[in-house]
Parts: sequence; structure tokens; C-alpha cells
Amino acid sequence: MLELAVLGLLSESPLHGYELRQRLKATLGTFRAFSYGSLYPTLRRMRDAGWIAEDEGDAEVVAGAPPLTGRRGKVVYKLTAEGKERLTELLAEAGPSSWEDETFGVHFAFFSKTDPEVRVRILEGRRSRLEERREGAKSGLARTRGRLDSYTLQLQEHGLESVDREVRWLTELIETERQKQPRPT
Amino acid sequence: MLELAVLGLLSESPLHGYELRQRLKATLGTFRAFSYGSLYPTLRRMRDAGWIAEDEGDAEVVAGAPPLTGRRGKVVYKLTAEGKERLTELLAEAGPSSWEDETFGVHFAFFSKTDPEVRVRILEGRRSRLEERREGAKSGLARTRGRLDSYTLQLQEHGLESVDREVRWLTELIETERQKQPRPT
DNA sequence: CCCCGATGTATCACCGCGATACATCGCCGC
DNA sequence: GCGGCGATGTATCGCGGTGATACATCGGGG
Repeated sequence: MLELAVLGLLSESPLHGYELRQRLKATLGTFRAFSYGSLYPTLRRMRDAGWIAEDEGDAEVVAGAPPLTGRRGKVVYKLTAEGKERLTELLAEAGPSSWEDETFGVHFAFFSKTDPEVRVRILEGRRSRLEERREGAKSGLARTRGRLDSYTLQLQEHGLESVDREVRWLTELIETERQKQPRPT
Repeated sequence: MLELAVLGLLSESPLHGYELRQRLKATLGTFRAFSYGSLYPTLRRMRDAGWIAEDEGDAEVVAGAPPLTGRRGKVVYKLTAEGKERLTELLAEAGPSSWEDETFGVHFAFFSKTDPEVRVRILEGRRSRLEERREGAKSGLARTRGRLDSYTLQLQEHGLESVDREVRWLTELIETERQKQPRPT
């Protein structure tokens, strides 16, 4: 969810749309881009909801000559108090929604702001989710193996390996987290 | 794109929505699911466009007693002549749209129906796309390395490895294709 | 005999994408 | 000195896909 990412980035420093998008790319890497087509509407939505506000200060930079076409100046956003609360809330979210393909990466990117215990729960949830998926695909594959042409088969197998690889990655991460958190219970 | 997948599956045998979805899962594996929320609207759209038609034959199975709530019986779809043409057209598509993350897998799943030369072009296009992405992410990473916290960094690196892995997979596939197609030019 | 899980069709609100438009700024080359 | 071009910057639109939800039927096992 874009909302979390925006909140997370703004919690470090005020930014405007363009910068936000740059940071998004730098933070999420190959994993996800987030186009302007979703950024700007989201920004508006969040401003209306009160999580973020337009930061006066250098908004007037270009405010002299060109009021043509209805003034389009740089708009800097910053986190409000409610926004900070909302961020805390979202970071604490450890349910199924934080395990999904699209969401997990965003959560992970802001793990340094997340409670250690929540971190482990998200990691484990994600892993079970992937394991389920893997088992489902495996048994499905076993059932239909003969009937599939070689390309379909290769796609399945490559997919399976990808999932497997992520499971191993997660397992390592969980291990590391546990060492940092000797005995949580 | 769902359209291609539906066309591809129906080209083998007539199916109704539920079966279609099962086949979709079996064909695409972990790669993609396609929910009913997109399947049914797409089916309707395609029927209106004339690519597919409702197959009379066992549509009347339950047609006796329960006309309550506006009869909801099993609807079997089959490919029309125009649909067959459309399928051919889509299979020949080797432009950027066939290299995208979401699209590529679908194209690949139906590679056995695709012209060998087109196969190679799609594979190569996909590979360049991924290589670009990898280089972009790499240089971005190099630029911001110090400033990133360890989680963000790990996310980036895992993503990079995933991309790299797919590139290698594609390279093998291209190799294999070339051996089947000794000298195309 | 009843309930439950599989089969089956359908809709809705929401989200994010890609294309597109438009405007300004700074710098490089001619 | 000036013209163009790439980076910076904000914004909208249509579309396709998702997840939740609703509802109905059927077969089989407790």
C-alpha cells in the first residue's frame, strides 16, 4: 500500500511528489515502482484524511508572474500528528494484509521503524503464505504433470523455485531476528 | 492479459467460468491467479466483442423448476472464428507489452502455440527489459548505499538477485530455442 | 437427515498502471 | 545570446485486476 510508504518516507523529512517518487524507487528497488497515476491521487486522499499537510515555507517560490493556467507550484507535504499515529498503526499491522505479495515489500522496507516482535510475525506470516502456495502448486503439478506441455511445465517449475528461494530467504531473516531477540515469550 | 489466457484455453476445449479459473491456476501456477472478479467481466466483454460464444448443448441442464431470481445456469463458452483470429493476433504480439511482468508469464504459458521466431523475440525483449531494470537498480544502489538502513538494503539485494536469476533462466531458454531453430536469418 | 465443502455465477469498491498533457528550469553547444 | 533538450514538477483518465461478498445447487458422509 502506497499510504504506508508515503507515511514512512515523510516521517523522515517533508517531500513533494516528485521527490517522493524518487525515494520510492530508491527504497523499494526492483520490487515496485508506484506511478504518478497513483501517487498524486493518494497524496490528495491522504491530505483530505488529515494524515499529511501542505508545508508552507517554500511554496511561494514561484508565486509572482505566472498565474496563468491556474498556478501550479511545487507542493511540499509533511506528516501531521494524526499521520504519525496512522503510521504507527500501519506499522503494527501484522495480519494477512501484510503478507501479500504487493504489501509485504513495503512493510519490509520500513522494518527499521517496526517493533521487533511484529517484524517476526510478519516474516513468519509471509513464509506460511508462501509455503501454502508452494504446496498447492506442487500437488496441482503432480496431478496434471503428464498433460502439460513443456513450456507450461517450465513456467511452473521456475515459479516454484522462485517461491522456494523466497522461503529460504525469509527463514534466514527470521533466524537473524530471533538472535537479536533472544527469548520473546 | 486475461484475454489471451482465456482464448488460449478455449482453443483447446469449451469451458465454463469455474473450469476456466481452475485451468488458469493449473496453467499459470504460482505466477498468477486471476480472480472471478476479473474473469466474469472479461468473459462478458469478450462475448460482446464476438471472440467467444455461449455454447448451447448442456446449457439447459437445470432449466426446469427454478426460474427464481432470474435463472443462473452453467454457461459454457467456446471460441468463435473471430476469436481464433484474435488469438493468432495476440500470440504474434512481440512488442513491449509482451515483456511486462504481468503479461510475459501468460505469453510464455502458451508458447507451444506461438511461432518459434516470435518466441525468441519475446524472450529477448523480456531479458533486455530485466537487464535495464537491474542496471538502473544497481546504479541507484551504488549512489545511495551508505544512507540506506539494513532492511532496505536487504530488500534491494534480494530483488536484484531475483532479477538476475530470471535473466539467467531466460538466457538458457533462448539458448535452447536457438538450438531448435539453427539459423533463422 | 442435515450440514458442509465443492461447484458455480456474479457484483462492488478500491487500487495501481500506463499514457498523456503541460509547464518550468538549468545547462550545453552553436 | 539563444535555442533546444533533458530533468524537474503536477496532474488526469481509462482500464484491468483484486478481495470481499452474496447467493444458489449438488453430492456425500456422519
